[in-house]
Amino acid sequence: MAEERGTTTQRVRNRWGEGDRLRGEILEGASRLLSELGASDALTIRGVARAVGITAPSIYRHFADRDALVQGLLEHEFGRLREMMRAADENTDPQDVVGRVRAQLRAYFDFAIANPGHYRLMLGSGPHRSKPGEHTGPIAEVVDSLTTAFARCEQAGYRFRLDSAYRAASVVFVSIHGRVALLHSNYSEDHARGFGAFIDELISLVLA
Amino acid sequence: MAEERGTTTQRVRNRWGEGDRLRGEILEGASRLLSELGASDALTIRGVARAVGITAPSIYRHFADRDALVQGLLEHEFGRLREMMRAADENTDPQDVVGRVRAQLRAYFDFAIANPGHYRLMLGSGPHRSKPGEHTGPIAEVVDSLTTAFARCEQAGYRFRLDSAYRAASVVFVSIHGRVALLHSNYSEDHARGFGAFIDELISLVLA
DNA sequence: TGTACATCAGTGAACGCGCGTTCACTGATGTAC
DNA sequence: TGTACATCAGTGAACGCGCGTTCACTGATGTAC
Repeated sequence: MAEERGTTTQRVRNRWGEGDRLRGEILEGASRLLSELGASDALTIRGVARAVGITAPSIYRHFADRDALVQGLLEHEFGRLREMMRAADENTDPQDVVGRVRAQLRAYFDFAIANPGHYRLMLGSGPHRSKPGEHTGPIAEVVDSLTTAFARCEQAGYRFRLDSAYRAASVVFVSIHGRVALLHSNYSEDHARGFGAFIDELISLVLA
Repeated sequence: MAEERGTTTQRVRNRWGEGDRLRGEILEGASRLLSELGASDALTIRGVARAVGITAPSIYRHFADRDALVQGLLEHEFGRLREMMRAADENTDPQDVVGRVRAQLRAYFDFAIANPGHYRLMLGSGPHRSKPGEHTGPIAEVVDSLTTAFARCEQAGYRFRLDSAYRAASVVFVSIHGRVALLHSNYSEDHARGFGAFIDELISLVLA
Protein backbone atom coordinates (compact mmCIF):
# COMPACT_ATOMS: atom_id res chain seq x y z
CA MET A 1 0.00 0.00 0.00
CA ALA A 2 3.11 2.11 -0.06
CA GLU A 3 2.35 3.29 -3.59
CA GLU A 4 -1.39 3.56 -3.95
CA ARG A 5 -2.21 5.16 -7.25
CA GLY A 6 -5.02 3.34 -9.03
CA THR A 7 -6.53 3.63 -12.48
CA THR A 8 -8.77 6.62 -12.01
CA THR A 9 -8.07 6.92 -8.32
CA GLN A 10 -7.13 10.28 -6.92
CA ARG A 11 -3.50 10.78 -6.08
CA VAL A 12 -2.70 9.88 -2.48
CA ARG A 13 -1.09 12.78 -0.77
CA ASN A 14 2.38 12.19 0.62
CA ARG A 15 2.67 11.94 4.36
CA TRP A 16 3.99 14.58 6.64
CA GLY A 17 7.70 15.19 6.11
CA GLU A 18 7.69 13.21 2.89
CA GLY A 19 6.95 16.10 0.62
CA ASP A 20 10.31 15.72 -1.06
CA ARG A 21 9.07 12.48 -2.50
CA LEU A 22 7.03 14.50 -4.97
CA ARG A 23 10.21 15.99 -6.37
CA GLY A 24 11.23 12.56 -7.56
CA GLU A 25 7.79 11.85 -8.95
CA ILE A 26 7.87 15.12 -10.86
CA LEU A 27 11.23 14.28 -12.42
CA GLU A 28 10.00 10.82 -13.35
CA GLY A 29 6.84 12.27 -14.83
CA ALA A 30 8.82 14.82 -16.80
CA SER A 31 11.10 12.05 -18.00
CA ARG A 32 8.16 9.94 -19.11
CA LEU A 33 6.59 12.90 -20.86
CA LEU A 34 9.79 13.63 -22.71
CA SER A 35 9.93 10.01 -23.85
CA GLU A 36 6.44 10.19 -25.25
CA LEU A 37 6.65 13.56 -26.91
CA GLY A 38 10.24 13.78 -28.00
CA ALA A 39 10.36 17.53 -28.28
CA SER A 40 11.65 19.42 -25.28
CA ASP A 41 9.48 22.46 -25.87
CA ALA A 42 6.56 20.13 -25.16
CA LEU A 43 7.95 19.87 -21.67
CA THR A 44 5.59 22.30 -20.00
CA ILE A 45 4.88 22.80 -16.34
CA ARG A 46 1.24 22.00 -16.94
CA GLY A 47 2.07 18.94 -18.99
CA VAL A 48 4.36 17.56 -16.33
CA ALA A 49 1.72 18.21 -13.69
CA ARG A 50 -0.79 16.26 -15.77
CA ALA A 51 1.67 13.40 -16.22
CA VAL A 52 2.32 13.20 -12.49
CA GLY A 53 -1.32 13.62 -11.56
CA ILE A 54 -1.02 16.83 -9.61
CA THR A 55 -1.96 20.42 -10.27
CA ALA A 56 0.49 22.80 -11.85
CA PRO A 57 1.13 25.02 -8.81
CA SER A 58 2.34 22.01 -6.82
CA ILE A 59 5.46 21.94 -8.92
CA TYR A 60 6.49 25.31 -7.57
CA ARG A 61 7.04 23.78 -4.14
CA HIS A 62 9.98 21.88 -5.64
CA PHE A 63 11.22 23.93 -8.57
CA ALA A 64 11.45 27.68 -8.71
CA ASP A 65 10.30 27.87 -12.31
CA ARG A 66 10.28 26.02 -15.61
CA ASP A 67 14.01 26.47 -16.15
CA ALA A 68 14.76 24.95 -12.77
CA LEU A 69 12.60 21.98 -13.65
CA VAL A 70 14.45 21.42 -16.91
CA GLN A 71 17.76 21.84 -15.16
CA GLY A 72 16.75 19.29 -12.54
CA LEU A 73 15.69 16.88 -15.23
CA LEU A 74 19.02 17.31 -17.03
CA GLU A 75 20.96 16.43 -13.90
CA HIS A 76 18.69 13.47 -13.29
CA GLU A 77 19.22 12.11 -16.80
CA PHE A 78 22.95 12.70 -16.93
CA GLY A 79 23.12 10.76 -13.70
CA ARG A 80 21.29 7.86 -15.30
CA LEU A 81 23.57 7.89 -18.34
CA ARG A 82 26.70 8.02 -16.22
CA GLU A 83 25.46 5.10 -14.17
CA MET A 84 24.64 3.01 -17.23
CA MET A 85 28.09 3.56 -18.70
CA ARG A 86 29.75 2.77 -15.41
CA ALA A 87 27.78 -0.46 -15.00
CA ALA A 88 28.49 -1.54 -18.58
CA ASP A 89 32.19 -0.98 -18.03
CA GLU A 90 32.21 -2.85 -14.72
CA ASN A 91 30.27 -5.82 -16.02
CA THR A 92 32.84 -6.52 -18.69
CA ASP A 93 35.82 -8.81 -18.26
CA PRO A 94 38.54 -6.47 -16.89
CA GLN A 95 41.12 -8.15 -19.13
CA ASP A 96 39.13 -7.29 -22.27
CA VAL A 97 40.19 -3.66 -22.45
CA VAL A 98 38.82 -3.05 -25.94
CA GLY A 99 35.61 -4.78 -24.91
CA ARG A 100 35.24 -2.29 -22.10
CA VAL A 101 35.51 0.59 -24.54
CA ARG A 102 32.93 -1.10 -26.68
CA ALA A 103 30.65 -1.71 -23.69
CA GLN A 104 30.71 1.94 -22.70
CA LEU A 105 29.98 3.05 -26.23
CA ARG A 106 27.11 0.62 -26.50
CA ALA A 107 25.64 1.79 -23.21
CA TYR A 108 25.87 5.34 -24.45
CA PHE A 109 24.29 4.43 -27.75
CA ASP A 110 21.52 2.41 -26.13
CA PHE A 111 20.64 5.26 -23.84
CA ALA A 112 20.55 7.67 -26.75
CA ILE A 113 18.36 5.42 -28.87
CA ALA A 114 16.01 4.49 -26.05
CA ASN A 115 15.60 8.11 -24.98
CA PRO A 116 15.68 10.35 -28.04
CA GLY A 117 13.90 13.21 -26.32
CA HIS A 118 16.23 13.15 -23.34
CA TYR A 119 19.25 12.83 -25.54
CA ARG A 120 18.25 15.81 -27.64
CA LEU A 121 17.62 17.83 -24.53
CA MET A 122 20.95 16.81 -23.03
CA LEU A 123 23.13 17.39 -26.06
CA GLY A 124 21.17 19.43 -28.48
CA SER A 125 19.60 22.30 -26.65
CA GLY A 126 22.04 25.12 -26.54
CA PRO A 127 24.83 25.91 -24.14
CA HIS A 128 25.40 23.86 -21.04
CA ARG A 129 26.66 24.93 -17.68
CA SER A 130 30.29 24.53 -18.61
CA LYS A 131 31.80 27.99 -18.84
CA PRO A 132 33.68 28.64 -22.05
CA GLY A 133 37.26 27.53 -21.74
CA GLU A 134 36.47 25.07 -19.00
CA HIS A 135 36.59 21.38 -19.61
CA THR A 136 33.94 20.38 -17.16
CA GLY A 137 30.29 19.55 -17.21
CA PRO A 138 28.45 16.31 -17.86
CA ILE A 139 29.58 15.89 -21.45
CA ALA A 140 33.21 16.23 -20.51
CA GLU A 141 32.63 13.53 -17.91
CA VAL A 142 31.50 11.16 -20.62
CA VAL A 143 34.62 11.86 -22.63
CA ASP A 144 36.70 11.39 -19.50
CA SER A 145 35.14 8.01 -18.96
CA LEU A 146 36.00 6.98 -22.51
CA THR A 147 39.49 8.38 -22.18
CA THR A 148 40.07 6.21 -19.14
CA ALA A 149 38.94 3.16 -21.08
CA PHE A 150 41.20 4.00 -24.00
CA ALA A 151 44.09 4.63 -21.67
CA ARG A 152 43.67 1.10 -20.37
CA CYS A 153 44.01 -0.10 -23.95
CA GLU A 154 47.21 1.88 -24.26
CA GLN A 155 48.59 0.32 -21.08
CA ALA A 156 47.67 -3.11 -22.40
CA GLY A 157 49.88 -2.54 -25.39
CA TYR A 158 47.50 -1.18 -28.03
CA ARG A 159 48.72 1.75 -30.08
CA PHE A 160 46.67 4.60 -31.60
CA ARG A 161 46.84 6.40 -34.88
CA LEU A 162 46.21 9.57 -32.87
CA ASP A 163 48.24 11.55 -30.37
CA SER A 164 46.64 10.24 -27.22
CA ALA A 165 43.90 8.24 -25.58
CA TYR A 166 42.15 11.54 -25.08
CA ARG A 167 42.20 12.34 -28.79
CA ALA A 168 40.93 8.87 -29.57
CA ALA A 169 38.12 9.23 -27.06
CA SER A 170 37.23 12.65 -28.44
CA VAL A 171 37.09 11.55 -32.06
CA VAL A 172 35.12 8.44 -31.25
CA PHE A 173 32.73 10.35 -29.05
CA VAL A 174 32.16 13.00 -31.68
CA SER A 175 31.49 10.31 -34.25
CA ILE A 176 29.09 8.41 -32.04
CA HIS A 177 27.25 11.59 -31.26
CA GLY A 178 27.03 12.41 -34.95
CA ARG A 179 25.69 8.99 -35.72
CA VAL A 180 23.09 9.17 -32.97
CA ALA A 181 22.03 12.66 -33.96
CA LEU A 182 21.55 11.55 -37.52
CA LEU A 183 19.59 8.49 -36.50
CA HIS A 184 17.33 10.81 -34.54
CA SER A 185 16.95 12.90 -37.67
CA ASN A 186 15.67 9.73 -39.26
CA TYR A 187 18.65 9.58 -41.53
CA SER A 188 20.87 6.56 -41.45
CA GLU A 189 23.79 6.50 -43.80
CA ASP A 190 23.29 2.80 -44.29
CA HIS A 191 20.24 1.15 -42.85
CA ALA A 192 21.63 -2.34 -43.21
CA ARG A 193 24.60 -1.70 -40.92
CA GLY A 194 24.07 -2.14 -37.23
CA PHE A 195 25.66 -0.10 -34.53
CA GLY A 196 28.12 -2.89 -33.77
CA ALA A 197 29.56 -2.60 -37.25
CA PHE A 198 29.79 1.15 -36.86
CA ILE A 199 31.65 0.88 -33.57
CA ASP A 200 34.05 -1.68 -34.98
CA GLU A 201 34.67 0.53 -37.97
CA LEU A 202 35.47 3.47 -35.74
CA ILE A 203 37.72 1.51 -33.41
CA SER A 204 39.59 -0.01 -36.32
CA LEU A 205 40.20 3.47 -37.68
CA VAL A 206 41.52 4.77 -34.41
CA LEU A 207 43.73 1.83 -33.43
CA ALA A 208 47.01 1.50 -35.28
CA MET B 1 14.15 52.90 -55.90
CA ALA B 2 13.51 49.25 -56.53
CA GLU B 3 13.83 48.47 -52.83
CA GLU B 4 12.38 51.37 -50.90
CA ARG B 5 12.20 50.45 -47.25
CA GLY B 6 13.43 53.20 -44.95
CA THR B 7 14.20 53.34 -41.27
CA THR B 8 10.76 53.80 -39.81
CA THR B 9 9.06 54.09 -43.19
CA GLN B 10 6.03 51.98 -43.85
CA ARG B 11 6.56 48.96 -46.03
CA VAL B 12 5.97 49.74 -49.68
CA ARG B 13 3.45 47.37 -51.09
CA ASN B 14 4.57 45.22 -53.99
CA ARG B 15 3.22 46.11 -57.37
CA TRP B 16 0.51 44.30 -59.22
CA GLY B 17 1.58 40.82 -60.26
CA GLU B 18 4.62 40.95 -58.03
CA GLY B 19 3.00 39.48 -54.96
CA ASP B 20 5.27 36.47 -55.13
CA ARG B 21 8.12 38.73 -54.21
CA LEU B 22 6.80 38.73 -50.67
CA ARG B 23 7.34 34.98 -50.47
CA GLY B 24 11.06 35.54 -50.80
CA GLU B 25 11.02 38.36 -48.28
CA ILE B 26 9.19 36.13 -45.82
CA LEU B 27 11.78 33.39 -46.19
CA GLU B 28 14.59 35.89 -45.77
CA GLY B 29 12.91 37.35 -42.70
CA ALA B 30 12.40 33.91 -41.22
CA SER B 31 16.02 33.11 -41.95
CA ARG B 32 17.19 36.30 -40.25
CA LEU B 33 14.96 35.62 -37.27
CA LEU B 34 16.34 32.12 -36.90
CA SER B 35 19.87 33.53 -36.96
CA GLU B 36 19.08 35.92 -34.16
CA LEU B 37 17.12 33.62 -31.94
CA GLY B 38 18.72 30.26 -32.54
CA ALA B 39 15.80 28.20 -31.38
CA SER B 40 13.38 27.01 -34.02
CA ASP B 41 10.36 27.10 -31.75
CA ALA B 42 10.90 30.85 -31.65
CA LEU B 43 10.09 30.77 -35.34
CA THR B 44 6.49 31.94 -35.08
CA ILE B 45 4.20 33.25 -37.76
CA ARG B 46 3.82 36.47 -35.86
CA GLY B 47 7.55 36.78 -35.27
CA VAL B 48 8.34 36.33 -38.93
CA ALA B 49 5.68 38.87 -39.84
CA ARG B 50 7.29 41.36 -37.47
CA ALA B 51 10.73 40.65 -38.93
CA VAL B 52 9.49 41.24 -42.45
CA GLY B 53 7.43 44.26 -41.53
CA ILE B 54 4.02 42.93 -42.50
CA THR B 55 1.05 41.68 -40.55
CA ALA B 56 0.67 38.04 -39.67
CA PRO B 57 -2.27 37.22 -41.97
CA SER B 58 -0.24 38.29 -45.01
CA ILE B 59 1.87 35.19 -44.61
CA TYR B 60 -1.12 33.01 -45.33
CA ARG B 61 -1.17 34.27 -48.91
CA HIS B 62 2.10 32.41 -49.43
CA PHE B 63 2.16 29.57 -46.92
CA ALA B 64 -0.79 27.44 -45.91
CA ASP B 65 0.23 27.31 -42.25
CA ARG B 66 3.20 27.37 -39.93
CA ASP B 67 4.41 23.95 -41.00
CA ALA B 68 4.43 25.01 -44.63
CA LEU B 69 6.50 28.05 -43.69
CA VAL B 70 9.05 25.93 -41.87
CA GLN B 71 9.12 23.47 -44.74
CA GLY B 72 9.70 26.28 -47.21
CA LEU B 73 12.50 27.64 -45.06
CA LEU B 74 14.12 24.22 -44.90
CA GLU B 75 14.16 23.91 -48.66
CA HIS B 76 15.51 27.43 -48.97
CA GLU B 77 18.36 26.73 -46.56
CA PHE B 78 19.28 23.33 -47.94
CA GLY B 79 19.49 25.03 -51.31
CA ARG B 80 21.93 27.57 -49.90
CA LEU B 81 24.06 24.88 -48.30
CA ARG B 82 24.15 22.80 -51.47
CA GLU B 83 25.18 25.84 -53.46
CA MET B 84 27.97 26.75 -51.04
CA MET B 85 29.40 23.25 -51.16
CA ARG B 86 29.21 23.15 -54.93
CA ALA B 87 30.95 26.52 -55.25
CA ALA B 88 33.68 25.52 -52.80
CA ASP B 89 34.31 22.35 -54.77
CA GLU B 90 34.38 24.15 -58.10
CA ASN B 91 36.70 26.91 -56.94
CA THR B 92 39.38 24.43 -55.98
CA ASP B 93 42.12 23.26 -58.30
CA PRO B 94 40.58 20.22 -60.06
CA GLN B 95 43.87 18.34 -59.73
CA ASP B 96 43.84 18.69 -55.94
CA VAL B 97 41.32 15.96 -55.28
CA VAL B 98 41.88 15.83 -51.51
CA GLY B 99 41.70 19.61 -51.43
CA ARG B 100 38.27 19.41 -53.00
CA VAL B 101 37.08 17.09 -50.25
CA ARG B 102 38.49 19.49 -47.72
CA ALA B 103 36.86 22.46 -49.43
CA GLN B 104 33.44 20.84 -49.34
CA LEU B 105 33.84 19.93 -45.68
CA ARG B 106 34.92 23.43 -44.84
CA ALA B 107 31.98 24.94 -46.67
CA TYR B 108 29.67 22.63 -44.77
CA PHE B 109 31.34 23.50 -41.49
CA ASP B 110 31.29 27.22 -42.19
CA PHE B 111 27.61 27.13 -43.00
CA ALA B 112 26.88 25.21 -39.81
CA ILE B 113 28.89 27.58 -37.63
CA ALA B 114 27.55 30.73 -39.25
CA ASN B 115 23.95 29.51 -39.00
CA PRO B 116 23.50 27.52 -35.83
CA GLY B 117 19.75 28.00 -35.75
CA HIS B 118 19.33 26.91 -39.35
CA TYR B 119 21.64 24.00 -38.89
CA ARG B 120 19.77 22.75 -35.87
CA LEU B 121 16.50 23.08 -37.71
CA MET B 122 17.88 21.27 -40.74
CA LEU B 123 19.52 18.38 -38.96
CA GLY B 124 18.21 18.33 -35.47
CA SER B 125 14.50 18.62 -35.61
CA GLY B 126 13.06 15.21 -36.05
CA PRO B 127 12.31 13.18 -39.13
CA HIS B 128 12.82 14.58 -42.56
CA ARG B 129 10.91 13.91 -45.71
CA SER B 130 12.98 10.90 -46.68
CA LYS B 131 10.77 7.86 -46.29
CA PRO B 132 12.30 5.09 -44.20
CA GLY B 133 14.37 2.82 -46.37
CA GLU B 134 14.91 5.45 -48.98
CA HIS B 135 18.27 7.06 -49.46
CA THR B 136 17.06 10.40 -50.63
CA GLY B 137 16.41 13.78 -49.15
CA PRO B 138 18.69 16.75 -48.63
CA ILE B 139 21.04 15.07 -46.17
CA ALA B 140 21.63 12.17 -48.52
CA GLU B 141 22.49 14.71 -51.20
CA VAL B 142 25.23 16.10 -49.00
CA VAL B 143 26.68 12.65 -48.48
CA ASP B 144 26.41 12.01 -52.23
CA SER B 145 28.40 15.14 -52.89
CA LEU B 146 31.13 14.02 -50.49
CA THR B 147 31.08 10.52 -51.96
CA THR B 148 31.72 11.97 -55.40
CA ALA B 149 34.68 13.93 -54.06
CA PHE B 150 36.10 10.85 -52.33
CA ALA B 151 35.58 8.78 -55.46
CA ARG B 152 37.75 11.26 -57.32
CA CYS B 153 40.44 10.62 -54.75
CA GLU B 154 40.13 6.92 -55.38
CA GLN B 155 40.47 7.43 -59.12
CA ALA B 156 43.54 9.57 -58.49
CA GLY B 157 45.21 6.65 -56.77
CA TYR B 158 44.40 7.20 -53.09
CA ARG B 159 43.34 4.18 -51.09
CA PHE B 160 40.95 4.02 -48.12
CA ARG B 161 40.97 2.09 -44.89
CA LEU B 162 37.26 1.55 -45.50
CA ASP B 163 35.26 -0.44 -48.01
CA SER B 164 34.38 2.38 -50.35
CA ALA B 165 34.29 6.07 -51.06
CA TYR B 166 30.73 5.97 -49.82
CA ARG B 167 31.72 4.54 -46.45
CA ALA B 168 34.48 7.13 -46.16
CA ALA B 169 32.05 9.93 -46.95
CA SER B 170 29.54 8.55 -44.45
CA VAL B 171 31.99 8.26 -41.59
CA VAL B 172 33.48 11.65 -42.24
CA PHE B 173 30.07 13.25 -42.55
CA VAL B 174 28.87 11.67 -39.32
CA SER B 175 31.97 12.90 -37.55
CA ILE B 176 31.68 16.42 -38.87
CA HIS B 177 28.07 16.54 -37.88
CA GLY B 178 28.96 15.32 -34.41
CA ARG B 179 31.62 17.94 -34.05
CA VAL B 180 29.32 20.70 -35.21
CA ALA B 181 26.50 19.56 -32.97
CA LEU B 182 28.83 19.55 -30.00
CA LEU B 183 30.16 22.99 -30.82
CA HIS B 184 26.59 24.19 -30.88
CA SER B 185 26.12 22.61 -27.46
CA ASN B 186 28.96 24.85 -26.38
CA TYR B 187 31.18 21.86 -25.80
CA SER B 188 34.43 21.60 -27.69
CA GLU B 189 36.60 18.62 -27.00
CA ASP B 190 39.64 20.81 -27.34
CA HIS B 191 39.27 24.52 -27.75
CA ALA B 192 42.80 25.02 -28.96
CA ARG B 193 42.35 22.84 -32.03
CA GLY B 194 40.85 24.48 -35.08
CA PHE B 195 38.55 22.88 -37.53
CA GLY B 196 41.38 22.44 -40.04
CA ALA B 197 43.20 20.18 -37.61
CA PHE B 198 40.04 18.20 -37.03
CA ILE B 199 39.45 17.69 -40.75
CA ASP B 200 43.04 16.63 -41.28
CA GLU B 201 42.79 14.21 -38.41
CA LEU B 202 39.68 12.66 -39.89
CA ILE B 203 41.04 12.43 -43.39
CA SER B 204 44.25 10.88 -42.13
CA LEU B 205 42.21 8.26 -40.32
CA VAL B 206 40.18 7.40 -43.37
CA LEU B 207 42.93 7.34 -45.96
CA ALA B 208 45.24 4.34 -45.93
C1' DT C 1 -9.65 58.99 -73.78
C1' DG C 2 -12.95 57.95 -69.91
C1' DT C 3 -15.13 55.04 -66.79
C1' DA C 4 -16.94 50.89 -64.57
C1' DC C 5 -15.30 46.86 -62.79
C1' DA C 6 -12.19 42.94 -61.54
C1' DT C 7 -8.13 41.67 -59.33
C1' DC C 8 -4.53 42.00 -56.55
C1' DA C 9 -1.47 42.88 -51.99
C1' DG C 10 -2.02 43.54 -47.70
C1' DT C 11 -4.56 45.18 -43.13
C1' DG C 12 -6.99 45.28 -38.45
C1' DA C 13 -9.76 43.19 -35.25
C1' DA C 14 -11.12 39.26 -33.22
C1' DC C 15 -11.49 34.13 -31.79
C1' DG C 16 -10.07 30.39 -28.73
C1' DC C 17 -6.15 28.10 -26.70
C1' DG C 18 -2.46 26.62 -23.64
C1' DC C 19 1.04 28.53 -21.33
C1' DG C 20 3.79 30.23 -16.76
C1' DT C 21 2.87 32.02 -12.61
C1' DT C 22 0.42 33.99 -8.38
C1' DC C 23 -2.80 33.85 -4.71
C1' DA C 24 -5.69 32.70 -1.06
C1' DC C 25 -7.39 28.49 0.43
C1' DT C 26 -8.16 23.48 2.52
C1' DG C 27 -7.60 19.70 5.11
C1' DA C 28 -4.64 16.23 7.05
C1' DT C 29 -0.78 15.43 10.18
C1' DG C 30 2.19 16.46 13.65
C1' DT C 31 3.63 19.11 18.26
C1' DA C 32 3.27 21.79 22.83
C1' DC C 33 1.37 21.95 27.05
C1' DT D 1 -5.04 11.88 27.60
C1' DG D 2 -7.13 16.03 25.44
C1' DT D 3 -6.96 20.10 22.91
C1' DA D 4 -5.26 24.28 20.68
C1' DC D 5 -2.17 25.41 17.32
C1' DA D 6 1.60 25.15 13.82
C1' DT D 7 3.11 22.99 9.81
C1' DC D 8 2.88 20.62 5.92
C1' DA D 9 1.20 18.87 0.92
C1' DG D 10 -1.43 20.12 -2.30
C1' DT D 11 -5.73 22.58 -4.64
C1' DG D 12 -8.77 25.77 -7.56
C1' DA D 13 -9.47 29.93 -9.64
C1' DA D 14 -7.63 33.57 -11.84
C1' DC D 15 -4.19 36.84 -14.24
C1' DG D 16 -1.97 38.38 -18.49
C1' DC D 17 0.45 36.86 -22.57
C1' DG D 18 1.66 35.41 -27.24
C1' DC D 19 0.34 32.20 -30.27
C1' DG D 20 -2.06 30.28 -34.97
C1' DT D 21 -5.71 31.22 -37.64
C1' DT D 22 -10.07 33.36 -39.67
C1' DC D 23 -12.73 37.07 -41.41
C1' DA D 24 -14.44 40.99 -43.55
C1' DC D 25 -12.25 44.93 -45.19
C1' DT D 26 -9.34 48.64 -47.93
C1' DG D 27 -7.21 50.80 -51.39
C1' DA D 28 -4.15 50.67 -55.28
C1' DT D 29 -3.48 48.81 -59.94
C1' DG D 30 -4.76 46.80 -63.95
C1' DT D 31 -8.45 45.57 -67.81
C1' DA D 32 -12.77 45.78 -70.91
C1' DC D 33 -15.43 48.45 -73.61
